[in-house]
Amino acid sequence: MRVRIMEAARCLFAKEGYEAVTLRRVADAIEYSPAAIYKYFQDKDDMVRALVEDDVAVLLDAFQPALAKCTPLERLRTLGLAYMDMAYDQPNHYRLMFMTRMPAGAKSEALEAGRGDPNTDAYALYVSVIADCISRGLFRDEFLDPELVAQTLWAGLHGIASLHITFCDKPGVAWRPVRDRVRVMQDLLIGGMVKPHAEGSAA
Amino acid sequence: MRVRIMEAARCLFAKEGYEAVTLRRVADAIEYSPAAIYKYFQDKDDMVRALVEDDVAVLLDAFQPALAKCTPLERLRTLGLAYMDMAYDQPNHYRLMFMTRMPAGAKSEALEAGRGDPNTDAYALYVSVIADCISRGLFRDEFLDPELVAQTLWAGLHGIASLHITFCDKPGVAWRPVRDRVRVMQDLLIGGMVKPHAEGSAA
DNA sequence: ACATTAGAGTGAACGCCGTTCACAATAGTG
DNA sequence: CACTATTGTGAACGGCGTTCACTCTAATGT
Repeated sequence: MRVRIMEAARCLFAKEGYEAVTLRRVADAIEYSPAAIYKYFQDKDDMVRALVEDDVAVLLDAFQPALAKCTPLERLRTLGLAYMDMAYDQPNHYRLMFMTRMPAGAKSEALEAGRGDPNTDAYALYVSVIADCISRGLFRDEFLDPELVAQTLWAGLHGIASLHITFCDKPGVAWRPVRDRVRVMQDLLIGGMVKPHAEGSAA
Repeated sequence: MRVRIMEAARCLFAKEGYEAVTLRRVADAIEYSPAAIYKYFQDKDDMVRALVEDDVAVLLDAFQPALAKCTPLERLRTLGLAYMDMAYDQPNHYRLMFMTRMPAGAKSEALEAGRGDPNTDAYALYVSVIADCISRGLFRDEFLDPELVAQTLWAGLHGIASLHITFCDKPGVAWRPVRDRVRVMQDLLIGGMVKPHAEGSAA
């Protein structure tokens, strides 16, 4: 039942965006009364949090192919591309996951448990891939802090994604293709952090 | 009168965030009836747009000191710092200006007129400073497109700013100081784009 | 077989919200 | 002084999240 509700919400939401997800419309979609939802979710926030948790899991799945790459730098780069693909293909989900300030309280059991575990936490996974690069001596001496590196790379990618989502149809900005921007961003950031003689540093 | 309304809205808004800005509360603050606002603004969106336009003007003012710097690369770097200061000091305004998708219709006369003019359009200003760097031959051959460069630098800074605003209190991420992240970001992006022998390229 | 009970689901209501509209009050003009 | 345009209001509409007293149903205990 919880699943039925979330399916309806997710559909409504991917199709018409966050503002369209209203308890009453979700209730309509599953042909129940609005009050019924409160039997399965404490709150609207609670329902939305459940949606986000699912999307985070989907994102983690989308990361798996990237982890199969041979070299750590390839893994790092491909993770970035997978992240951007997700942002581009599912802008509403991306907006919900990464551009919406969640109400502080009521942390969920699932997110709380998996925090910091690369198997369930996308950020921790990213950090671990970077730490792998660093431990193999691929990065220059100024970039030996995996968190700082992760946060910088994430910020670069997130900047492209969120500007695209927010302003893609803003007139007055001659947007270059997203692919070009992603390539330039990763080339500059990763290329600037790896040692000159490391594999693929010039790519 | 328009001004009185906007003052009340801006105050309410900077203090308690976007969700707190409700027509009824604004009306309360100026001790008028909610309906009165409709004499001065077509719409709530219209009011919010007016707020954003003002904030954009403020941002442009904050850019002026940076333009007084001597070298173009200094101007570019200092513009970035001014941008980040604004995001850090006025997160609610930043959120409104750069993280909120505006309703497509009803473009305002002011924004429409000043579009592309570096004196009234912050993005155009940024592009013009970059074009100046390029025209002086400071950038490498791969980075001769001012728009692509501007969009990449903007994305890098915006990524840091928006991640900070959205997730600064998210547990599970050991955030490095914003200043460090900004410095690393600008060093990598700008440093990677300028020619090796150009002034300050290693900074 | 029947009474009891736990839970799912409902309908009506509350207090918000943005917005509209007919109307009062006020100011300005011939 | 009459007429008109503007300013502001109160009440209402529909939609929102949420609550609560209530029904109904299906399983349980004896």
